[in-house]
Amino acid sequence: MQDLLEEIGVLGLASRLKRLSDALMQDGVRVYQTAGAGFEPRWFPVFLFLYHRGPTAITEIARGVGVSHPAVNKVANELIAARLVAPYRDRKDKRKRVLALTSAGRDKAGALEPVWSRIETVLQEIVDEAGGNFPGALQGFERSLQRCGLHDRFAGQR
Amino acid sequence: MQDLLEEIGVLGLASRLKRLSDALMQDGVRVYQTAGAGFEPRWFPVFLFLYHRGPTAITEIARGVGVSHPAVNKVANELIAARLVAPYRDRKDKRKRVLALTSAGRDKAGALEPVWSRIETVLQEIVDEAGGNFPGALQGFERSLQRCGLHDRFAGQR
DNA sequence: ATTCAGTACGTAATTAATTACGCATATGCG
DNA sequence: CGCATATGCGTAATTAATTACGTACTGAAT
Repeated sequence: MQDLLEEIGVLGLASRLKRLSDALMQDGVRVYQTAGAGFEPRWFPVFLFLYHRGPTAITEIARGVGVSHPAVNKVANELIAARLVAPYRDRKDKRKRVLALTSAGRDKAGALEPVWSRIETVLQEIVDEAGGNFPGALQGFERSLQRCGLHDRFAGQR
Repeated sequence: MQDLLEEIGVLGLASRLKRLSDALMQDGVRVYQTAGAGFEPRWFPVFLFLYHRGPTAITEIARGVGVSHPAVNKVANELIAARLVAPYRDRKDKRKRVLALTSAGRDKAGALEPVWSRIETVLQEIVDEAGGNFPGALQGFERSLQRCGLHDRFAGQR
């Protein structure tokens, strides 16, 4: 039997994206487990942000990775419990809780590099096998949505 | 500042898909609200399945739409509470709880057609604006993943 | 110095999805 | 026929994310 959500065209896009992303995240958990990495896929955006951009406060990370600040706060506390990240108060603005990788965090990042590299290889393999330049198409879709979201377009606002 | 997840290439794909799908689902809630449709985006796959394929039991719907059966059960109970769907026991196999649209459910489907049509138009607009045939690329990606999932590929199994 | 608007963070409540488990019913094999 | 195994469904527990709200602090204008 053919997949209904594919059958109906673009109308099924959102549901298909949800299904796909849920499946990928679940597989991600298992990947890190079999790699013995001691790492969760949902930590990835925050962790990588700190790794690449250096110490940053909660809200700014939230803006940077595109989720709500409570979500970042939650991940942050898990990363802190895992000793990969340490928080400190900003000198200038004491409301800000700045997060930074610990040395253990940097070590973890180093240890994860080969895992990430393998994931990258595998994903690239899937992308190649699929044809149609999925990453490029995705980027276009994201940008288009960013310019004007689904709801605003639906409601007829430009 | 450039988006970090885009910057790093395919490695960020899963996180970007999650971010995108979450955003779309949230917008979907608002779209149905402003349309006054009395409908939830997460009902869509199950509801559409019943609409297109006719009466079906819980587990078979779950397989058909690609989620767990408790998830279908939950949605089913909401649809039943909304009087859009009615359950009955299969004559032959009394374990099965078969779901079917009520006449109110079919009316709702009819009332939703123009909303879905507008959503389709808007999504097509986004797809066109984006270029790169996103739906086609997505389909290829889904098929490729279906052939062999991320974890199996990572673990080196064919 | 004080007040007010805005920002940052933390927590609570809500919503959704999964896995795990248990019970009822089917099915197949000796 | 009867028992073992498999299947279908429902519920419980867990996990994650959001929105909403409260508190603390900053900085500017009086």
